[in-house]
Amino acid sequence: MLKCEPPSERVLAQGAGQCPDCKRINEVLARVGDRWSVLVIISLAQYGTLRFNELKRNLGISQRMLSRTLQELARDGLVHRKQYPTIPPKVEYTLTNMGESFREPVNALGIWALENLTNIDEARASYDEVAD
Amino acid sequence: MLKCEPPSERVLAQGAGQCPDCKRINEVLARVGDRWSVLVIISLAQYGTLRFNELKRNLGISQRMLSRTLQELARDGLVHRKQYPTIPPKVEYTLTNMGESFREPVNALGIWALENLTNIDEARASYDEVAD
DNA sequence: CGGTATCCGAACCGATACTG
DNA sequence: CAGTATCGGTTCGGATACCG
Repeated sequence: MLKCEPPSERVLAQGAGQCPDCKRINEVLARVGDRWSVLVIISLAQYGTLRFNELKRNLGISQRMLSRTLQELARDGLVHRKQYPTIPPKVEYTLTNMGESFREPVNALGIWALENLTNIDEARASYDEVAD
Repeated sequence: MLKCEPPSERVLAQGAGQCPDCKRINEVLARVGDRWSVLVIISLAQYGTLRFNELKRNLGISQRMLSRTLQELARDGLVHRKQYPTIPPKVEYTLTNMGESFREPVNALGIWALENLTNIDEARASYDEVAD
């Protein structure tokens, strides 16, 4: 079970100012927690291998953001990039083992998201209605 | 299982430009997918009830961001806000039923994050080393 | 095809000061 | 105690143009 406890005196003295677990979770989410990363991983988890423009078409992401996202994911060891030195160039992306292991928690999150989108919309509508 | 498929001709014709599931997942992640929301939910899941400054201390979040995050979570129906009209004021936050249901996927994500932080750091170091 | 480079407005987010 | 208001630096992210 995750813990989210107040920082110890010692940690506070170092100026950290947050619970150790939260700090670490925060670090990881800062790396792989953004929306595009999650969607890229979902796509690769489903198809196994995809080329740059296939991902671009599927996700509706801009070229710049896809390029940046894939670079980050490759650097973090979640995605493998295979380049064929042909003309025109061909680059294939797949999940690494760590990327595969990320698939399950991400899938759980995605399924929850799909199941609760309408609930959230309803809660919003009701909240905003009261605010009138 | 989540699907991430190219948009249909019809969807493309409407200018959507991304797969329906991804679009919806994106919408939900835009609401509850940011780091502070996740950490607030982890905290409340552990403690049940927390006051504003308790959350602030635990998470190392700024006052402004905590205020905004809690407002959003309350509006989206994930967090319940109970205010006592005393002086000084006292406000308690708890998870709603939907917030509780979010706990499991979030917990899976948090555990993965803790387990893989060092892996990611190593992958980064090795990636950056090659780039020299 | 698979990028990179540049621009630019929008959003994020912490720091600080102030309020009931 | 539990916020709100304002400021300013950083990042996000699309649009466009160009390259090998």
